[in-house]
Amino acid sequence: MSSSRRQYPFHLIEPKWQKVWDEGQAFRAFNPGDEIPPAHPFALRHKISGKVSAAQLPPKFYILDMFPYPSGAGLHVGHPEGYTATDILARYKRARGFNVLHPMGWDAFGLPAEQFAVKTGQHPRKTTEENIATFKRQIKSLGFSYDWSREIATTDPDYFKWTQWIFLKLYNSYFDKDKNSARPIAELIANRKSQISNEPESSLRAFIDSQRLAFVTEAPVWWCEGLGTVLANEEVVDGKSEVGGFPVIRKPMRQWMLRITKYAERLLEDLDTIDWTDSLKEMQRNWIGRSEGAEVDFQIAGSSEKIRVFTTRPDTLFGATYMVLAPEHKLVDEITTAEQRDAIANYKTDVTKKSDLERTELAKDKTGVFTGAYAFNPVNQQNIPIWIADYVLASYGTGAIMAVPAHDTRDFEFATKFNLPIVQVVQPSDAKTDWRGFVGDGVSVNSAGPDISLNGLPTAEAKKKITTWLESKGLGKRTINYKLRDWLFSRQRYWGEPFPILWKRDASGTLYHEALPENALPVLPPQLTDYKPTATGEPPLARAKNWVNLATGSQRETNTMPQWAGSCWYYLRFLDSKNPNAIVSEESENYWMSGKSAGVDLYVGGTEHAVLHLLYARFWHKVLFDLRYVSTPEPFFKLVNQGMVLGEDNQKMSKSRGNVIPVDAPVRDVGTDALRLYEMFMGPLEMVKPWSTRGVEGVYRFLGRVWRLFVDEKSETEFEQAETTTEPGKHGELLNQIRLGSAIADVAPTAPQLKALHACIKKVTEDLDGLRFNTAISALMVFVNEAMTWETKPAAVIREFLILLHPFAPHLAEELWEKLSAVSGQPSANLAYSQWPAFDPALLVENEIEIPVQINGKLRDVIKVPTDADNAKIETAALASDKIKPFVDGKTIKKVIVVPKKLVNIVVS
RNA sequence: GCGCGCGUGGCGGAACUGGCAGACGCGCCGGACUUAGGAUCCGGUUCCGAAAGGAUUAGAGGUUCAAGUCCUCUCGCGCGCACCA
Repeated sequence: MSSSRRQYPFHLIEPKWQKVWDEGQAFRAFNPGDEIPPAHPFALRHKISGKVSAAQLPPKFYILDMFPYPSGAGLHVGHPEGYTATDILARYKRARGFNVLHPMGWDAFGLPAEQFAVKTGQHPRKTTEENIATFKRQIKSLGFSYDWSREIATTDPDYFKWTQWIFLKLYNSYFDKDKNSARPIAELIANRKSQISNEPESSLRAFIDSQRLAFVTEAPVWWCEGLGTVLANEEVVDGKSEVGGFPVIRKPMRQWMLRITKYAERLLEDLDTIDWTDSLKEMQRNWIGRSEGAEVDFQIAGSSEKIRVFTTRPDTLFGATYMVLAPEHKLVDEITTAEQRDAIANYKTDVTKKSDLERTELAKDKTGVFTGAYAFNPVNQQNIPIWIADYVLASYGTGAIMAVPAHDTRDFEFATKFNLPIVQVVQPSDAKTDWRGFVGDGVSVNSAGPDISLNGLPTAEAKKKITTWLESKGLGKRTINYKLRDWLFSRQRYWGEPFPILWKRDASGTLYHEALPENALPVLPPQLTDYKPTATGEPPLARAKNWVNLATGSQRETNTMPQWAGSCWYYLRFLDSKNPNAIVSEESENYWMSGKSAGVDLYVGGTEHAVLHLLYARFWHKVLFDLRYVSTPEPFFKLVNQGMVLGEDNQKMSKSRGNVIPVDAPVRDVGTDALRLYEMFMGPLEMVKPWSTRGVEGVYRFLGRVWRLFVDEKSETEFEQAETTTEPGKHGELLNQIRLGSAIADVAPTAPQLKALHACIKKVTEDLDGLRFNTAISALMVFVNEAMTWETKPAAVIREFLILLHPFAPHLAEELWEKLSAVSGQPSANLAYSQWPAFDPALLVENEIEIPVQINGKLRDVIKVPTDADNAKIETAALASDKIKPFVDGKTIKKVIVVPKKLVNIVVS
């Protein structure tokens, strides 16, 4: 293709306009208090300049892409899909008069750069900087209207200073249950001191640390040998690391955690206040995993201990025929009888040897061992055996269950295998349904004890009654459980943010942690020559002895933060990215985050971040909201997931399949405007869709037709001669030699011409508001197809068309706009800040409309009637039609349905 | 297994609240201009049929004057969760 003749001189046009935008900082977004240069197109459009207040600025629109991790491979054609959508919208919103914030930056901490450093000894910063340069060059070649003055990288000390700052806020805050909000830890300390006088320092510290939103715990964590680090729950998929696919094992280690579980309810509830897709909200809901039920205590026979279980079906308590503890449950050893001791010990060893993968893969085949102990069912004092089994998880609920084999699939399987009794306590409403293994709602049966009976009650009522009874007897209580776990926040890596934490020993020699003051930020990582994790699991930072050991005798924390830390809050830094004194100024935060749609107005990115990034970011945002650093409870008002772009073979693009299409190829062959247009023309933004080189050529031809709509065919030869010219200075000169076509004239448009234009305005405007880019482009094509047939092209009409085109194909539109302005007498104001045209419904009104006529729902004719014809006239005209008559003659007309101005259906028998 | 979403020409996809199914583009067929064209322009293109006409939105049933759109079941595909009591 590159050898064939160009449709139009995009190779001259695109560099020319990118240079103009860059040099004029055309897309700089202005904050309240910024100095707006009088010559800036934004100043001209809004007739403001100099230092302006928030009130003087037009309404804001914050449109954000999920910023990329700059990998060494560069961009393929899948990357710019979301970026193109947001750019089109950013340009559209500018034309609609908004002050648009459209920034870009780099999520630059991450494993690949570190792994490269381990292999070669090259500092990850160098790799990262090179990759950023590649990504930036490619993204810039696509002509997106980003405000590059706000560019950030999470690896920049001026940036991660504030990531560390947020960590300090988490460390120095606790969750106040009564206020349902984070509060400064200082309040808690003062409160505690007033309640308990002369509490020993270590005891006070232990209490406070148990309340901090960032805390240290020695807990079983996912250790990944292959990566030499621990991972968060969210980063472990099917017992393997999400990155690299290495096996993962449970291992107790000292780790930093964030108390996200305190926010479970708010993270769930506030989903109702934001405009995200249902599927995305559902994913978050599932991840948070709220379930209502009850905790019930079972007395252990011959012991003072009780076993507490969580159940969502307290109504089935009478059907509990045995109990199961997780193998890790703390009471297991205590209750196991002498005869069972060996069997239990062997089973526990087997379980710890199993990886999580094996534990889930073998899910179908239940295993377990009897402890020899019994407990009393609190409703009827029946003696039931206590087992251990790995189908009960230590990490959920209380780590113990009451087993109701008749009405729980897993308990049923287990009871069947080990011959445990199965007692029906729920009767399905449909008599044909077998009660064995029936898990739905029904009516309680066989559920009468000495003090309580549930018999005859529907499931919901039975639940209420038994829970109230348990509470009144002190045997249990209503409880809500969440699947969400606290967030494991430390990693044993080099290339991440160091913690602003010191470790010290008190007089008794006990180790404790202490935060560095804010003025010690940023804490920079030390210089290293060896980036490998140490064999003991100690992080690579531990190698830097001089960095770790301070003169005061204290030692630095050597873990680093996970990659999510930097991406958790970057949307806030974009508001005020160069502010050295605050994470964001109050004034800027208020201006950009407030309004009808609070927070980011539109956030576009891949579905791979449906739970991790989006849940973590919402959590941090809520903490910052509680502490009054931000003014909205949610960060992202509207969120759209773009669908993946597949290779031409309909497979996911990957190096190994060899189906990756780098962006550079289409940019070279057909230009950026054609690439942008095709990215959007492929289909709906949210949909997964395959790339097609043929399809790119189709939209490229369309842009060629747009060019020829404005420029005489003859002129083509001139840009052909310019093929070899690469000198940027010459581009404008060569383009200036190309003249507008002679058919373009400053004449009054005809009615059909205005109609074509206004139909296009209407469709493109509505489709952009609804993010339906593909159909908006087809409307532009329809207009051009028609305009090509006009002998005279009124300048006023095609001028407005260029405004409609410019968000999609900005370079071509700017070039034609400039040429047109020279002859049409219209001022040559920057197209990027032109006024979006309004469509006039009056111009779309027809004298005659076409009405389809159906007989018994089948189309038989299409008649023309005057637009103002009433239903009676339309009916008469329909029945008078020559094509209709044969169908009605000799038949009885039972009914005639006339849909006003739409359709006639004649029902005959 | 559970939850969510989706099935429309040879292909990507249109069809807002039920109201002319197949917009727009690709591909294909024919024509014009041309030394030539894989450039451009014009015409055609859901299927069967010479035509009249008939069939058609994964399949089966239902509601309705009217169903791609609403309801029920079945099949297929995609995504998410996955022993969460």
